[in-house]
Amino acid sequence: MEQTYGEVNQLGGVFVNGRPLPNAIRLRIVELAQLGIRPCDISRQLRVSHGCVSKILARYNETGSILPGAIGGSKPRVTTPNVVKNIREYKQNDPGIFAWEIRDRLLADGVCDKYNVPSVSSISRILRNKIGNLSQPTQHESAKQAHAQAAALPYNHIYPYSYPNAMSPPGAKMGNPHGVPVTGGHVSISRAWPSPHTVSNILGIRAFMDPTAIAGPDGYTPKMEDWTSMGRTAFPPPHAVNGMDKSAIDSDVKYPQPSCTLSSYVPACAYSPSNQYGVYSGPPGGYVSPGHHWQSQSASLSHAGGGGVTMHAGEIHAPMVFKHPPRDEDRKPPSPLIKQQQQQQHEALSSVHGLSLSTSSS
DNA sequence: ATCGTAACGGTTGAA
DNA sequence: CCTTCAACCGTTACG
Repeated sequence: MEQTYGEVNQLGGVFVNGRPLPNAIRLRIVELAQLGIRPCDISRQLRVSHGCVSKILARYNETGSILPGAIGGSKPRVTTPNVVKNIREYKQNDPGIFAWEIRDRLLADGVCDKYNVPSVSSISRILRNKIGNLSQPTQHESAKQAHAQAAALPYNHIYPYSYPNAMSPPGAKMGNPHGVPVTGGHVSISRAWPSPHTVSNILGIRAFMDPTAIAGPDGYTPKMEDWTSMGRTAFPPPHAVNGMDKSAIDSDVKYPQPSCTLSSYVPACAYSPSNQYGVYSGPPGGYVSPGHHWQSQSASLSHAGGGGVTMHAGEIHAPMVFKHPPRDEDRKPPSPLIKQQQQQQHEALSSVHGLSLSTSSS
C-alpha cells in the first residue's frame, strides 16, 4: 500500500505505475502544447514519456479535458434507481418471485434491455441489500427514492478523477465533511449515465472543491501522500528548467484536483452536449468513447456555476480550449468565441505559470 | 528525430 | 469480507 512512491522512467521522471500523472503535469503538457512546443520537447522537459504526452494531448484534443479517465469501477451501472424501484415493486407484489423472474420482467416491462439488465446475482444482491425486508417499504420509500438518486449514482460525482482528492465518489467513503457547500466548481462530474442529476453534481462538486475533503479527512491519506511525495521527488526543483515554477507545481501536486490551475482547465473540457457556451459544436461522436464523454459533459456543467471558484493562480475561464498552436495550423473549427477564450486563457496561462520556455531544452 | 500505438505490468472500484 | 473483472494509467518498445 504505501511506498509505491514512484518509479523513474527513462527520462528521469518519476511516475507511479498504474496511476495517472498528477494533474499539474497533465496541465503543463497541454499548456506547453498550446504554446506550440512540440510533444517531443514537452516529453523531455517534463520528463514524461512521449507516449504519455501523445496520449494526453490526443485526449485533450478530442475531449477537451486534461483529466485522466475514470479508473476502476465497473461498467455503467445497471442497477439504476429506477431498476431498483421496479425490482422492489415486483418483490412487493410477489414476495416469492425469483430473481430470474424479476430479470425477465425487467426486460418484459422495458425497464431494461438485454444490455443493461442486471444479472440474476445482481438482482439477488439488490433484493438483499437495497430492498431487504419489505415489511416497511413505504417507510423507506420516499427517503430511498431521494436517496437513491444520490446514492445510486456512484458514477456521477466526480468519479472521473480517481485522484485522491477528487476521490471518494460516493461520498460515503470519506464522508465529505460538513464541508462547504461549495457551489460552483469546475468539475466534471459525472459519468452521468443515467442522468446528471443535480444531486450528484452537488456532491461531486463538493467533494471536488472542498479542500477539506481533499486534504483528506482523518485517517485517509495514503494515496495523497503518495502523490504528494511523488510530486516532490518527481520534480526536483530545477526551477526554471522546465519553465515551470515550482510552487505552482507543488501546490498542484498537493491538490492535484481542484485547487487552481486545474480547476480552470478542467472546465476546458466543457464543451459537449450540454455545452451552454456553444463554444464548440464538436461532433458528439468525436468523443464517443464512453469513457470520455461524461467528463466533458459534466465539466461544462460545473463550470457554469463555477465562476466563483477562486484560484490563487489566477483565473482562466476557458470553457473549451483546443489546441491552439501559436502558428496557424488551426485544427479546430475556429470560433470567435473560442478564440477569445483561448486568448484569455493563453494570457492567463502564460502569466500564471510563467511559462517561459525555450522551445527546446536540449 | 518524431510521433502513434500496442503490449505490458500496474491500480482502482463496482458488482 | 473477498474476489472478479473491466476500466484506466504511464512506460516502453516498435514501426
